Amino acid sequence: MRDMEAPVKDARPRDREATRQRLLSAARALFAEHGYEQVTVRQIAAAADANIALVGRYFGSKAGLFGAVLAGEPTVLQVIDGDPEGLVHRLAEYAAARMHADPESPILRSVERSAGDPEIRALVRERLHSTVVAKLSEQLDGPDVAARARMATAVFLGVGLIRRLIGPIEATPADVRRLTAVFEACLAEEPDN
Amino acid sequence: MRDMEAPVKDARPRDREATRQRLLSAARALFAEHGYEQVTVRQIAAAADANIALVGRYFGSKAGLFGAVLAGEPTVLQVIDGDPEGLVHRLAEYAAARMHADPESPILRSVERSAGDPEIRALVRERLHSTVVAKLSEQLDGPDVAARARMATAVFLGVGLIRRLIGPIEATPADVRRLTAVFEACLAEEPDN
DNA sequence: GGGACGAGTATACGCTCGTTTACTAGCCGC
DNA sequence: GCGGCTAGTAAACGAGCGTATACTCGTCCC
Repeated sequence: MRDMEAPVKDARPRDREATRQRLLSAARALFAEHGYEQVTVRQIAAAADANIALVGRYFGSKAGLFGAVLAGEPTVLQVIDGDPEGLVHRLAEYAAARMHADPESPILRSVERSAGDPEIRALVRERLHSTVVAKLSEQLDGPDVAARARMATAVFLGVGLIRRLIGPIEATPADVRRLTAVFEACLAEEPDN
Repeated sequence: MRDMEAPVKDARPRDREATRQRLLSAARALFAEHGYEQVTVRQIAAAADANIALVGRYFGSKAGLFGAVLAGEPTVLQVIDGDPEGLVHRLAEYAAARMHADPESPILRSVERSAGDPEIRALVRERLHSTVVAKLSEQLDGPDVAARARMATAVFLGVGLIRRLIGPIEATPADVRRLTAVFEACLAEEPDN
């Protein structure tokens, strides 16, 4: 009973694609939670149990990795698609969920935190527009479609931001009703007041 | 006509308080525009035309300087005080102004950008609560006062964030009307839907 | 007028960052 | 079985950061 095949640290098969995916998903989680600038490539590599240099090799740079994360996201929020009838309610439910903890939407999360580098900002802006604002606009009729979609998006961002700042908030049924009214006001063709 | 009293670089009188104020106002402008982490003490010192070491001497540290900036702000947003009747409209006007460019409110601006350091986050959170959420709550009646104030604050944050991301937006009269409706929905005692 | 206090300065320290380079070692075709 | 391609590694680089130290020099009191 010697140490034949007793590798305490089990060797992982050398698999380029698998390693790439580990880095990608580690980066997705960390960027989503903390934002671009707050996450270091060393953290990402450690979380992915990979070597630092592989970030450079597989994605060119930290910014490249971030771009790959954004590009790999599902292109549409599930909540936006579907019948326009229940849209505002779905939006409200989703925003309420965001008050407590972020559902899986790294794009929105990234926006709240990633700001400094202009290159990164451009990436995020493009992505936010194409996946949220544009998709939301498609569901709307009437004038000022872009402005209305943008305002609803702003509410999403604000809710996420305040949660991140003051901590998780338990969304009550009254909160959901209020959010529904808020999104209705955001998306209304002509505000009534 | 020799170089008697011809100092090309005019000497500034040595004035501790004046220098402190220059640093403070330079820091206020830079933090507000770019957020805490994106601004270096070297930038602040350069903008204030002062030496780097003076930041440490007068404020202890970069975080101390940031705290001084927050503390030096007028404690209440003008828009919140006043008759509760026109509150939502004043909020809407203010938010609309934020869509185009930030009015003087470093607190809100800081929130959008300053996230990483827990110490800084605590500072911002405390300040945001005492100057915005709490003050707004005072103007409200009925249940869920804090939740309603928080939601209105979230809209502020979101509007500022999206402006910072996609650039200045010209707020139309329709935007103002929409924002008024949004704030009404945020602050309503019981949402009607 | 001379000395001391303090505003302002120059510079360096220690650290962390993203990135790069030179190397090691596993696998596959021959 | 072995040479070469390549996934993976270790270490270092240069830059930038916040901060600390040792200094210069203007100003004011005696």
